[in-house]
Amino acid sequence: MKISELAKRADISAHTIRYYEKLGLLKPTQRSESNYRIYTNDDVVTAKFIKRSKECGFSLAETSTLLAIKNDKSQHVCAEAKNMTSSKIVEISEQIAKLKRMQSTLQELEVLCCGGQESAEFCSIISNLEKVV
Amino acid sequence: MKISELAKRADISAHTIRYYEKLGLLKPTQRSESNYRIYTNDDVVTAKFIKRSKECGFSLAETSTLLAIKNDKSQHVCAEAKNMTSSKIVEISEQIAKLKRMQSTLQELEVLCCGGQESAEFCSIISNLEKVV
DNA sequence: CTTGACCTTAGATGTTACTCTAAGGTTTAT
DNA sequence: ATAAACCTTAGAGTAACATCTAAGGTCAAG
Repeated sequence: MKISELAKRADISAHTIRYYEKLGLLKPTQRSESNYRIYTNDDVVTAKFIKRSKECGFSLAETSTLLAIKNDKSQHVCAEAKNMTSSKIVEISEQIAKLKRMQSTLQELEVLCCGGQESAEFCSIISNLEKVV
Repeated sequence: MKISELAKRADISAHTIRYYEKLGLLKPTQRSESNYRIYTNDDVVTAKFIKRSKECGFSLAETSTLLAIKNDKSQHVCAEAKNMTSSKIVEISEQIAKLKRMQSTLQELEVLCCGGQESAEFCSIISNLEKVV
């Protein structure tokens, strides 16, 4: 199949597929006489693998590492995949914690402010951000 | 005070302060004879305002809008600040929801995998990412 | 009076993940 | 046969937020 067919099947744009190729994540099995990229069903699996990896929060660099495991399983061990997964869980937990801190600060600010058409002269959101800590 | 003093007091690098100036967020009140940036205590307040705004999750562009309110309060109303705050809370809630989805997917993958020195041939993390959906 | 710390500028670089453009060649359907 | 749809490439642009570099000027202390 050509690139647009792969794009449709994996739900990734053709542009992005070429970009992934440039990064070495997804090389077409062969080229047609007219130099078009020709993909196989295996490439569809790989493309979806990349997509799911991204949906789990892995960067493209990390996805590249996971692909290396996938593409040569006998040369890798479970610990590699599990360690990456565990680290990512920790990383995501930290991000969630940070966002929750932001959220609660914002909620404190939100309830203080009347939100009306009054001049911002005494707006508690602004004055709280101004406050010298 | 000069830039390094402001940097220390606001806990922002001198580089970043110059960058903020380029974006129009924080202009020094005046320049010394030798063209050094001279800051006042008000500039320290503004620098800290920017820092706190960022800690609440506002981008520099949004921070710029908040600064415009702060710097000319009589021309603005509470609703502006409150709307920005409410939108940001929604935005952050969505980010948290997304991260939680990632987290639970990762946790499902993590418990399935033995994590040992076994070959990745049957690694359930890899095979789950490979699975055609 | 000189050394080291501090200051200046424009502009390049880095990160992540695309997204788009220009200029052109190929294929397919009517 | 010709128009529409598809393909190719290198490289530029975007977003967000810095961070660094080079090449040089200024200032305070010993």
